[in-house]
Amino acid sequence: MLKTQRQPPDAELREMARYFYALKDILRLRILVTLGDREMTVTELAQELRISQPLVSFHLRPLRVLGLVQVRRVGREVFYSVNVAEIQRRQDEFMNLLTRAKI
Amino acid sequence: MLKTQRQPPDAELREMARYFYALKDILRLRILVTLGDREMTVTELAQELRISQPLVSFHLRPLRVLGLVQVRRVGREVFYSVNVAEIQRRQDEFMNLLTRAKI
DNA sequence: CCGTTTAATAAAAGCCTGTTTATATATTAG
DNA sequence: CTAATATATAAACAGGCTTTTATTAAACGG
Repeated sequence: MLKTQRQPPDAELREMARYFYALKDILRLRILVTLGDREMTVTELAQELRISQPLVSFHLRPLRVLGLVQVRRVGREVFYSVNVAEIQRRQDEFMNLLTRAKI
Repeated sequence: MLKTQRQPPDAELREMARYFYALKDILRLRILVTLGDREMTVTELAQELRISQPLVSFHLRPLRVLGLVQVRRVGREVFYSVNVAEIQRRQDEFMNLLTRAKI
């Protein structure tokens, strides 16, 4: 019998699709790269990227929900920064899925 | 003066967004994982995943265009397999973008 | 309190995408 | 050459998403 790879459960693939979905947009990548420089508030991000504040909030949401960015509230300002560790973790998880040892 | 990160050119981010866009779908991830097991034809993939042949072809296209899967034609059958090296390369490229050394 | 600032959410509009169904293209068998 | 098989592409439909505009919520300053 041929060795066959265990198929990952649907939930795992769905979660991974959500991760890639959160990164599929060039605006989101710009946000991440900009935040890779330094922690910034929503308004600062909007100015730097020349887009409206609601649009920044709209794109920050999935990044925040998935834990790809970290949030720190100070007064009425909200500082965002990249969560490199969490991103690295998900990247590793993906590569493991593709190269998983055969059973 | 504060150290500031060089902003990657738009083309680079657009290409990276295309990469994530190609992976944002659970069906595409299922295709990749299934192909991670062994080389398969389009028809085999359709049967294994219980979806129509045109839908498989539709999802294979962006993966093929970006070089995430490899193609080998034999007669009228087309065998697809995962290009792990290319995927790894893009993953590394992304992490470099996020953690690029400050200037 | 009251006005101002910061960020998130809601509503509306226009656009794009995934899926199905149908068709075209290429290769093989007879 | 004709029929059959394998794959890719086209057309059409349905549903969802991004963006803008407007509003709400929360926190601060006077």
